[in-house]
This record gives sequence, structure tokens and C-alpha cells, in this order.
Amino acid sequence: MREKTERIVREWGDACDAEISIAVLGGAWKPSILSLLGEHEVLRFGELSRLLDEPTARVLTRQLRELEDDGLITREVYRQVPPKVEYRLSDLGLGSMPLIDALTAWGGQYAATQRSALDAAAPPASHKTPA
Amino acid sequence: MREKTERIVREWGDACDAEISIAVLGGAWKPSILSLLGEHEVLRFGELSRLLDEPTARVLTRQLRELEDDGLITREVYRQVPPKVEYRLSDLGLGSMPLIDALTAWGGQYAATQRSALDAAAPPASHKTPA
DNA sequence: CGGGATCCGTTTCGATACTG
DNA sequence: CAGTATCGAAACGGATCCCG
Repeated sequence: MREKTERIVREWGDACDAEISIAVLGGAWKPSILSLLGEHEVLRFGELSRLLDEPTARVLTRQLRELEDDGLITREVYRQVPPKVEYRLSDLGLGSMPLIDALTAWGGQYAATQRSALDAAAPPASHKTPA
Repeated sequence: MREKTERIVREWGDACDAEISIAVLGGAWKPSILSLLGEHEVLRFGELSRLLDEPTARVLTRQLRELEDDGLITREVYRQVPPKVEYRLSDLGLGSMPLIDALTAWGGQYAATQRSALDAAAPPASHKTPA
């Protein structure tokens, strides 16, 4: 597993298990990567890149490596020209789907309530709002 | 709400709602703060500091402000000497409890499996392990 | 007691250019 | 196609000192 994750798993008390989840799932694009692999079963590097908002290869590669090091996804390399690499969820990754879904659901609700608050403060030219 | 959160809520597509949750809940100590407020109902600054592992006041203050700005907790100041400040969960914060619990549960499970893996690699002087 | 101000090291993200 | 190497900018957590 990642050095960072190992440190956390070793040193932290049980009081903050939630922060372990965030340490593992909380990188840029990571929840989206896991969701996409949950939907599509298997995706190649380029497919993932296109389905996300085309992050730089450097960034996407690192997130994928971290997820692999933490045991959530598997990486299969086909030694051929042109190269081909397939990513899938591992069992651990599959087990994270309910949590990912919960994060998605709460985040969506939260965003909805907050957008209402924002719109109330600065109405977006909708019905009944004074011009 | 926090500028960062507002940016995310405004700009991000619905594809990555999970990352909204992580943006809101993912700071240092934040899940622990929310858990503690869930258990204790109301806590003062110093009580929180002691229940956590005594983070620096600077850090704790900022996490609390961010949670307040994002609408998850409330802050009540008693203008007296010595000062007294009480923190509680808001309705939004209460609504995050199931998610916090889910994060805690998954993180705990994950840590357990990973610790097993670590122990298998480097056994900690337990039964049957060669000296 | 509950912070604010200042400073600093690390981590992290992202852009650009290059490669087997 | 699926990366790697190098660089820069910013965010973040933390230590230290000071204050009403």
C-alpha cells in the first residue's frame, strides 16, 4: 500500500477511521475513477481520461497508481505495440462502491441546498425575479 | 459558504458529487470534530481540543471556521471573561452523521484488512512467529 | 479562554515537453 | 497508446508568538 496510507493505518488510533477513508478515496478524480470503473467494469487509460475531464496524464497516472497501491484497483498491462493497459476494480474497490455512492448522494444533496442558497442571494434570471 | 466550496458547487458537473462531500468533510480533524459533536451535542473550543489530539489552536480554529462557513456546525460566542465559545451541529451537520458513520465503518474495515496484510509481511512477535 | 498574526516545510495539482 | 521527467504555483498543516 502507499507509504502515506501505511503510516496512517499504523499510527492513527481508531478514533479517526473516517480519515482513513478520506486518505484513501480523497485524491483528485479518485471517486470519479472508482465510479466509472464500477459502471464500466474495465477501462483503458485513454478511456478513463476521456470520461473524466481530460486531466493531465501525469495526474491521472498518479491517482491510478495510488489506488492500485492501496489495493482498490488492478492494472493489467498488455505488452504490445501500441501499448494497452486495463484498469478494473479489485474486491476492495468493489467493496467501496456503497461508500462512493453515499458520498455521491450526500454531495449532490449538499450541492443542491447550497445552490438554492446562492440563487436566493443572487437570482439567476428565473421566473418572478425582478429584472 | 467557503469560497472553495462555492467554486466547487458552482463549477463542477454532477458527475463528481462525491468530491463535493470530500471537499466539505475532508480537512484535518473534520470527521472527528463532527463525530464528537454528534456524540456530545455541544462542546467548547478547549473541550474539542482535548478530545482530539490537541491540534494547534490555529489549525483547530480554521477547521471549525470552515465547517461553520460550509454550514455544518454553529458557533455561539458568550461575551464574557474568560470567553466561552460553544460549537454544535447544524441541521446540515446532523444530516452528515450517516455519511460520517459510513466513512468510519469503511475506514475501520480497510485498516483492519491492511493491518493483517502488514502483519503477515512483518509479524509482530505474536503466537507461533519465529523469534 | 479562545483565538489572531506570521512564518515555514510539505504535499499536491497542473502545464509542458519528451518517450518506448 | 500510455505513460515519464521536470518545473512551477498553490493549498495545507503545523509551530511559535502575541492578545483581548
